[in-house]
Amino acid sequence: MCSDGSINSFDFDSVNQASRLFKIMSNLNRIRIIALLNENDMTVTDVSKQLSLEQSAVSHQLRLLKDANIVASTTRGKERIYRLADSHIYTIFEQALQHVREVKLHEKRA
Amino acid sequence: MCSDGSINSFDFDSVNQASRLFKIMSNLNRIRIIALLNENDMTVTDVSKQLSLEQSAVSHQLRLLKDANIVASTTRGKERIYRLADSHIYTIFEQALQHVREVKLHEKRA
DNA sequence: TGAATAGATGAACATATATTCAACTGAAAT
DNA sequence: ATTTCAGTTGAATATATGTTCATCTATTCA
Repeated sequence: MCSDGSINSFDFDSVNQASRLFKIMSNLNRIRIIALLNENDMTVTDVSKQLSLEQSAVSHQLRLLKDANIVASTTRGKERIYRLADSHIYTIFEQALQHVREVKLHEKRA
Repeated sequence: MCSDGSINSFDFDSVNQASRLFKIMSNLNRIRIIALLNENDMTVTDVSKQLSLEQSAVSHQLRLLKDANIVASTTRGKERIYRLADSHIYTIFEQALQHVREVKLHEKRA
């Protein structure tokens, strides 16, 4: 499949990065945060209210998302406004959603 | 964004399913198994040799993948041959890979 | 300056996950 | 029938992850 004839043609680093990306998306609250920020930039408090999560929990998750370069923030006064830094990840989420729904349809038919 | 005016327009069940799907993909060895089975159907032993993993570890992971309807198996004699039951998941993996590589290119430029 | 507000952080805890080991099942070959 | 081979399973362990709580910093406003 690749020049050296081995079957697994992927460079380890890319696959590893991909798995980190999936890890980010594997948590429900993180997905919800991403989905929310995809609609509007907002503060930590806004997110925590919208999703009924503790402010601290949101802050912790936002840090993970920031470390993964998925969100970025701007400080304004004592607020910090978060936004999606990388909308690609949202696209991947949408594709997964689409997939899930297709599977669901399939199951209903069968 | 949706009929009831709330921002988060997703049905909970779909998002939940999506997160489960990402959870599956978030493990390096599972991705490697999926990538391998995408190339060829093969036995547990084959997989464990190809990836230098313990047979038992592979078996455990295959069970998770089977429970998630991502692989299926056929018994032949004392062997069990595994195959991808759902190639969509591989597509999602490829998209993530592509994404990761684009990001990498971006970083090199910056 | 001091109180109030927004957010970040670290420790502690609970839970989830992955791997290993040993024991098991079931089929094939002797 | 017993040995061997392929795979599964459950328990144990180690590690990762997510949430909460208390505390801390920084900014605004009185």
